[in-house]
Amino acid sequence: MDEMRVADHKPREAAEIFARNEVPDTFRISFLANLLVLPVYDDIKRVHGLSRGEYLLLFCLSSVPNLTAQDVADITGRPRNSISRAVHRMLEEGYLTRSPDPDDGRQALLRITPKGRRLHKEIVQRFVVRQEALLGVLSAEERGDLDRLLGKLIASRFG
Amino acid sequence: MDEMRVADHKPREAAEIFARNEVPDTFRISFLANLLVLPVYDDIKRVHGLSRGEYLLLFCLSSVPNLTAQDVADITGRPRNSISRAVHRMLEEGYLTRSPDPDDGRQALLRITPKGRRLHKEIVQRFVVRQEALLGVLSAEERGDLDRLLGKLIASRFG
DNA sequence: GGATTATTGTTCCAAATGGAACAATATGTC
DNA sequence: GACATATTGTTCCATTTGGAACAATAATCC
Repeated sequence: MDEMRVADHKPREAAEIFARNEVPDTFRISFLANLLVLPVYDDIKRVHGLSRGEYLLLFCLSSVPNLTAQDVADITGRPRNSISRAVHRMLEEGYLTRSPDPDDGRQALLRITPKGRRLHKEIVQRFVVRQEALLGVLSAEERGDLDRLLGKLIASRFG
Repeated sequence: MDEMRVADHKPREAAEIFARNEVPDTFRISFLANLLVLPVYDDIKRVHGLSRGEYLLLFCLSSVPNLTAQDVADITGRPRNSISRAVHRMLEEGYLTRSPDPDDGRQALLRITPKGRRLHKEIVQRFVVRQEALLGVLSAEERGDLDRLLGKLIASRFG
């Protein structure tokens, strides 16, 4: 049910699938998610040479300082070894730093660098534009509803 | 922004990321999508040996008869060669059939077999259970709102 | 406090993935 | 109708991916 992108052109009769399946909410949420992010990831790869996982790492660190690799794995759902690779790559590029956690010798704290933050600021704009292009069809009230619904759904996992 | 799963345990302080980012709607939708589908895909892989792409193909064909490989690529957003591989694998397993399109010699029409449909019915139940577990926290009215919002968002791409 | 179990981050390696080029067929142009 | 262009599905191949095993450290148990 994941990975439902869609070309920016419309699949013809195939659009029936939105109505005719057993889990229309799951399907549409998944489809919408792909609509929101996949084209942007393609751009990021093409323009900045960052893979999805690499940018996701930057994104996490730009929002929350001092995450461990495991935190990022939890947030992004990617396996730890993928995060490990991304961390090394981004360290080499100077987008983040790593320092041993004084309280736990197993883990290391990751932080975004000014260079990393500059790159993030440039990139995240693409997501903003994409988000508004897609969600812009909603009225202000509907936008509020969406926010409330998402808040409740997420909170139910983390309340 | 994609690929935000989350372990079924909660990332601690890292939950701040939901509020502190530039595209909270995109982030939460993407996160929610992963929450809905990723654990189920893991199960499907483990129990039935089907990859995400393979099951997605089955799912598409279970909802809409007579799709071409290109249709499935459009719906799922995966590259055509991935679909091609999945089609061959699923043909071998007897989950679908393929017949040349009489009107267009380039393409072939794919159809699910009874065996494929039986497998789908068994698998899709996992998505239903997962969806209700997550969306069940919404009231009936909120559930209606969600349905309406998703409908509007999707329709804006396919109206 | 020593032994057992759990957690973090890494390496290894087999498998999945996706871009690019391709042959075959369709469509459009003149 | 010939020629150029587009589309479908496939193969090739380099890259990415993620599971499993591992060493190092921490937490738990007695």
